Amino acid sequence: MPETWGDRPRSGDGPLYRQVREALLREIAQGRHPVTEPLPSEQKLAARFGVAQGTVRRALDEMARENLVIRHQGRGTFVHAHGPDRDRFHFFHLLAADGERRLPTSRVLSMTQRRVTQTEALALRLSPQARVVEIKRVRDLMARRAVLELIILPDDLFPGLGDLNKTQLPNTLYQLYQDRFAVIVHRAVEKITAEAAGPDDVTHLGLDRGAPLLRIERIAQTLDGTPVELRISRCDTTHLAYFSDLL
Amino acid sequence: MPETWGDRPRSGDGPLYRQVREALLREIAQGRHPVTEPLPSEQKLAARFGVAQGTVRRALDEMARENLVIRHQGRGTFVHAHGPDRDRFHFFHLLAADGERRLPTSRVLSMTQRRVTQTEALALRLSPQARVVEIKRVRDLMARRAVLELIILPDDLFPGLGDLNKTQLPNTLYQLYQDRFAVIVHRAVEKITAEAAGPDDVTHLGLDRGAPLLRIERIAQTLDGTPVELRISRCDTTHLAYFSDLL
DNA sequence: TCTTATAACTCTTATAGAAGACTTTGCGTT
DNA sequence: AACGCAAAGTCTTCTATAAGAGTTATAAGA
Repeated sequence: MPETWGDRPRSGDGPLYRQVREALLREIAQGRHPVTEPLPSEQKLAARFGVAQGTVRRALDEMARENLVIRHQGRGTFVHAHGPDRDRFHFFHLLAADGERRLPTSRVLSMTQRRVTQTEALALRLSPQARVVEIKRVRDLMARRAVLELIILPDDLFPGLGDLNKTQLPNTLYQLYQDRFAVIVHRAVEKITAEAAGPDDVTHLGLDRGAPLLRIERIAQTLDGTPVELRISRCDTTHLAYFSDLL
Repeated sequence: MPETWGDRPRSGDGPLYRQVREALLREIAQGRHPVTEPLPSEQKLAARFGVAQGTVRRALDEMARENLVIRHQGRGTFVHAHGPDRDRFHFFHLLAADGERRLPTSRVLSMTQRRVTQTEALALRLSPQARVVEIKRVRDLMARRAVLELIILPDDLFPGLGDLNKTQLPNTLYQLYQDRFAVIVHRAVEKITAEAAGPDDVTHLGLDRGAPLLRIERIAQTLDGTPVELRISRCDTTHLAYFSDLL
């Protein structure tokens, strides 16, 4: 290991392609590079960073594998956003009993604004005084009441969301987050347990009191790790299942 | 697109690096390339397949990302096997309530040999006459009875397993599969539902009758997609949770 | 509407040096 | 002679660069 090296202006350390990756990551996280238009071409980026095109290519390929960007031959490289092209099942892991993947429909029960609870503040890394929007909705799968969802969103990240009419909420929320609030959900961590049905589950899901249900606690994050949504789903698993692929 | 080309003996189509990948995949699946010694070097493989080293490299890199092989600079590329180096949590997604990842201990209750049931035969793609080994065990997490496991294994894939003493079974079964039967589990698909505790759960997990529990139905496969294990875990989630990372 | 040009990504090959891991060699000591 | 140790050498993967042919999508022009 040499003591001194003047061979390259290495601002950081590690492989070059990784430095390029981090630089691009920062830019994307800062909201530059709108989802509607492509990133600069590999050539331009290479020139900008002072590296070879292959190095930029490697960084972009790696980011494409991580679903950070999506590459279209002939068109360009784009920040991978939620939209018609996005795999909708990436963040939806509930499978109908017949094994088919079907997207659910939603009906919003209520949408309110209030202060965070202690556990919510912890999960979303908010101050105890922060305000949140709480959305409660029922989701149907195959014309059957299946999931009771409670969604908690930090008010400061989604300004004006609480003023929306509850009928205006689309089925796929992540696209709304992106299009109206420039919040791109990139990752989600889920914690799954079994619980007994309470009064709410009885009324909204038609379950018997004490019946077993699946509780999914999800924390969704942007690509820089900021938690932006806490979602607690309570699922009747008599006709569906949560699936997970370990590969 | 040229009509004729004698330039290369392309057996299949698609990118070269992918053809190389498939060829290597076949070789590994066929049990050549023992896990103890490295694959041929990139140079040798390149010569063997008649492609450039970079092409082999791309194939191997892709396989490394998929956990098919593991690469050590200076040593070589190895078939990624279960062992001390393997991430043990890759196939174990139960998290203690404190958020820490801990491996469980196991106590085997019974090990029997019998004919498959219809559902088992379907899941494991066996003939209705096939014989299986059934292992039932309790797993403790943090000195607390947590999981009741039922493991179904095709007898023909694991010859002589049924004759083993039940005290001889190690805690990490996948390593046993690999070392004694040359079966490498590469992927697993899990289907998770909530259920009410039955008599077995009451006796072995100490749950109350009808208490909610998490049911995890796992089918483990080798890298060529052959299902080799059906495992049904019933978990008391009062002190633990199943976690899933969607990224 | 059809064709053509261009810009972008894709695939393959090639080369060269850096870095890690193992083996061999050589030397000195016991 | 046997042992220990360090240096040298070799093999392998890793990083970076470069160049050319191929594919795909968009835009301009006939």
